[in-house]
This record gives sequence, structure tokens and C-alpha cells, in this order.
Amino acid sequence: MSSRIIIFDDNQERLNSVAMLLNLSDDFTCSGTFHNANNLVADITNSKPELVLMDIDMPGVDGIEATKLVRKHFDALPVIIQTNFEEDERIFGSLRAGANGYLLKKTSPERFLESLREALDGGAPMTGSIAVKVLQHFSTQTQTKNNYNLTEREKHILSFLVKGYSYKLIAAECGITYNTVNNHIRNIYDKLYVNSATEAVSLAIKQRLV
Amino acid sequence: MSSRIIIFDDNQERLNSVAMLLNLSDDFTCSGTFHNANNLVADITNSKPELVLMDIDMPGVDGIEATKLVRKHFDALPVIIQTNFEEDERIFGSLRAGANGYLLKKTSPERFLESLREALDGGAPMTGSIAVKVLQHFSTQTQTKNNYNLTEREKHILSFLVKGYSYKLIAAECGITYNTVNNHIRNIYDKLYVNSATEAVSLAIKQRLV
DNA sequence: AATGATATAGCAAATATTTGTCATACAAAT
DNA sequence: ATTTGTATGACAAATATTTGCTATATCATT
Repeated sequence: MSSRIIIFDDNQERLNSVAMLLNLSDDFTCSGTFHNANNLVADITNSKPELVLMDIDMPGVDGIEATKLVRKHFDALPVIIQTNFEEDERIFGSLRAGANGYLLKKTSPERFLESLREALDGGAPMTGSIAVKVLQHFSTQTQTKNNYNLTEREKHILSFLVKGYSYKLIAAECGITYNTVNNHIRNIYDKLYVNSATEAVSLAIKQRLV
Repeated sequence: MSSRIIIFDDNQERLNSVAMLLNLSDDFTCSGTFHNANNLVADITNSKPELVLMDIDMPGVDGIEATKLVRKHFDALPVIIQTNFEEDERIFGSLRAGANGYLLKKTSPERFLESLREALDGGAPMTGSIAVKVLQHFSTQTQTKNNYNLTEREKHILSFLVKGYSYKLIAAECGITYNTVNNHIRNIYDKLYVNSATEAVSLAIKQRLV
């Protein structure tokens, strides 16, 4: 019993070679090849795949949009993105779109087939260099994480600001007066080098101060 | 020429077995084992490893704090986190701390050694289930991403709010009057179901509306 | 003992935001 | 032709935020 795979790729040569690779394998069958994702929902409905291989560069509906559509209409259907390039924008765009894996086209046939098995098994296959970028995405956020020397009280009040609480409400929540809240907020602004609540909230969220 | 690896783990048995596994391999040497990370900087300085294996549960300085220390003092030294559990908090904590990989202890010896090679090679080895969590971290953000039917103008003005601009400044930037800005902002608030700039900014950033 | 950081509190004023209400104009859709 | 959505603009009043001062008390450090 082999798993049904379909491929979206605007490159005919690539489409043929991947389909052939799949059909030569024991455990996969290529049950559809498409040059674009303009009729994606109908194409998937008709071909009933167990996994979708998606090229990222396609005319019309691109691979990222197409992945979003798959997520929307076929919730559990795994999508593996394939591309020649490793641009951050596209990688993170694809991941946000809900892709289950991200492979460079230069991946070896063995590793490629192994990745499909992994994805069908509920895994998230990624080319090594992609995994590195993903991890860096996390750590770079901490790199810039200065604490600005906010006191506990200030952090607490900042967190209320982020929730959209008014001075009055913060005062009530903290059991201090409106005036004291006002003072703490000034001090927060001084330390963060901002001069409005919106700036403080923006910075707090982006730099993970809360 | 085998690569020098050191291990931090409070479990003596585990420490021994991993060290033995490394020493039995052709390409690795265990050049240090430590029960805790309390003297991490000195330990690393003395043992000069090419890669660090870090247990996450340790008394005193835990694996996440220890990883931050490595990042701070030995910028390029790869750290692989090892743990028995897959709790989101710890996974993302480790990744934010700057870990280069994240392996479950139940990983097979073959896969384990292969992962070390990958890490030394600049890669980011992850157990499959961890990779899934990492990808889900991205996509869940998009799941809740409703667009709230904001118009282009509204999105544009919302982005200025996020930058902390005042009504006046937004009016000047957009070439419209203060009153019109006011109107757009009311409409934004209506659509986002909020009633203050801070709430709008908070929601906009968290749900990636800008 | 003096200093500095923190948390608290108050008053006043200048600004800014928020809400209510109304109105015009254009384009797209019914 | 009429409705709907969008962008624009205005006026006024009620609130809220921001800034400039001052002040006290506690705690830890020098």
C-alpha cells in the first residue's frame, strides 16, 4: 500500500523527475502533478493525496498562498515546501502558512524520500540549513533582549499597559493610587526611552519584556 | 582527529554511558563530564570542547541558564540540549537561550552521533517531535490571524499607531486631517473590538496585523 | 551617616485620546 | 437607482495621558 503524493511545480522537468522518483519507490505513488495552484482545492479534492509537495515559486497563486489554502480546506493534509533558495522571508512565510516541512531541492533522493515518510508520520522534516535559520530566529530575539533595568513593579505595571488597562484600572489592580501608577509609568518611559503608552507597549512586546 | 565533547548532566549513570558512547566512536572524544554547571565558564575554559552536551534538569544553574552563559562567553561553541521531556516551556526556553539543537534522551545512539556531527557541521539537529513543535509555534500564530477586514488605509494607520505616532503625526504622515485620523482609528477600534490605542497595538503585534 | 534606588503619594497644567454626532464624495455592487 | 463600503472632514465634550514639580519612607550600599 503506497502513499498518494501530489506535486505542484511550474517546472515541467522537475515535475517529471520527482514524479518518477516517487513512482520508482516502493512506498509512494504520484497521484497528480500540477503546474500551478490556481485550482488547488479542486485538484486536491479530485486526487485525494495523503501529502502535498509544493514548489514555492509559481505564477498565479504562489506556494505560500497555496499552503494557506491547504491548511484552510484540508486541515490535516501535510504540505512539504520545496525550493531552490533559502530566503528568510519565504522560509518564515511558509512556516507561518502552516507548512509541515521545508526542503531544498538539492536534497538527495534518499533524504528526500525519508523526509516524506517522516512527514506522513507526523514529523517536520527540514533541511539542516533551514533548521538553523529557524533556531536562529528564536535566539536572535534574545540577543537584543536588554532588560532596561526595569524593577519588578515596573515590569508588572508595563504588563498591564500591554493588556490595555487604563491608569485607573492599574491603580485598582495593584492597590496603589492613580498618582503612583502615573509615577511608575514615567519611570518606565524614562528607562525605555519612549514617551507614550503605545511606544512602550510596542517595545515591550517586540523585545519580550513581558 | 576526533572532536572534543563535554557533558553536563546531574545523572552519573547517564554521564558515564554517554561518555562511553562518545569514546567508543571513531570521531568523538569525551573530554569532560560535569555534574552541574556551577563552574561552567572555568570548566569550558579548561576542557576546551568543540561541542557541549547539556542536560536541561540540573540543580543550581539549569541547562537553559547554562546555555545562555555559553552563548555569552563562548559565542561559537555549539550546545546541544538533552532532556527526557518535551515541555514547550523548556524547548522554547532552550532555543531562545541559543541552543544549537534539541535532542530527546531516548534518541538512538546512531541518530545521536549523527546529530553531533550535524551540529559540528553548523547544523541544528532536532528530534522530530521537537521540530514539529517548533513549526507549530509559527503556524499557530497564523491560525488565529483573522484580518478583521481592515482596509488598507486602516492597516496603514494601525502601523503608525504601533510605531507610537500621535494623531497629529499620523495626520501629517498620511496627508489627511487630524479628524480623519480620528475617524479611521475609531473604525479600527470597532473592527478589532478594542477601545484604546494600547489594546489595538497589543493585538496588532500579537496577531501580526502589521 | 550619607547616598542612591525604589515605592509610595499629591497637585496642576498642558496635551492627547476617545466618543457622539453629522456630513460629503466616490466607487462598486445589488 | 439605491444601497453599501470607503475615505474624507468637522465640532464638541468627556476622559485619559503626559509632564513638571514636590515629598515621604524604606532598604541596601558605601
